[in-house]
Amino acid sequence: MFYTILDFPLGQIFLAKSNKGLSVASFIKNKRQIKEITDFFKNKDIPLEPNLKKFQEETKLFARYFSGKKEDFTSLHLDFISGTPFQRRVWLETRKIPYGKTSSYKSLARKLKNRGYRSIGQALSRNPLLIVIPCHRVLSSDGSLGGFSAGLKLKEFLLRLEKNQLQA
DNA sequence: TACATAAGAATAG
DNA sequence: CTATTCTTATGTA
Repeated sequence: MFYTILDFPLGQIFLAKSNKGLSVASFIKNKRQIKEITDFFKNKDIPLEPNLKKFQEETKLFARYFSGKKEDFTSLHLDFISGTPFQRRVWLETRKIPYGKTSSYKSLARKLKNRGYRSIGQALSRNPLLIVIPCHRVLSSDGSLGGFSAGLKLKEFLLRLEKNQLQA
């Protein structure tokens, strides 16, 4: 498993990938989070190796995304290292939300499990692939932001980024 | 409209 | 089993 750390306007992103695809794209706001993530791999007995070169494609896409250009990350292959079948279904469904559009926990729940709104939220809170899986495009049914474990500021930032794209 | 509370699905400990 | 979660629906004022 290879990893690198990417700078972006609000902080840094920890990226990890196997030879099969991207596994982690996690927002980090302090050193402690880096340790949490590396410990996670240690517990799973997965060796981590820093390697920036392995992320040429990803860094390019992220740079384009943060510069305000439309970027869906749909070309990236993913390799889930964690997550139950249910969570993966939620993540894949979330990934279908197009750039600049938003959905709600309710409508996702309708597709997967009729009244599992909260389980949807819980599954998204465990989203290992921030931005790649656009969990920030999922809002409460009344249009308010709802919650966001990585920080509402980040959610707002991402939404505004995509909104500006629509106006341009 | 605003606020408290219940309901409901899945997961982690 | 209990607590927790990026929710929603309902009741009450």
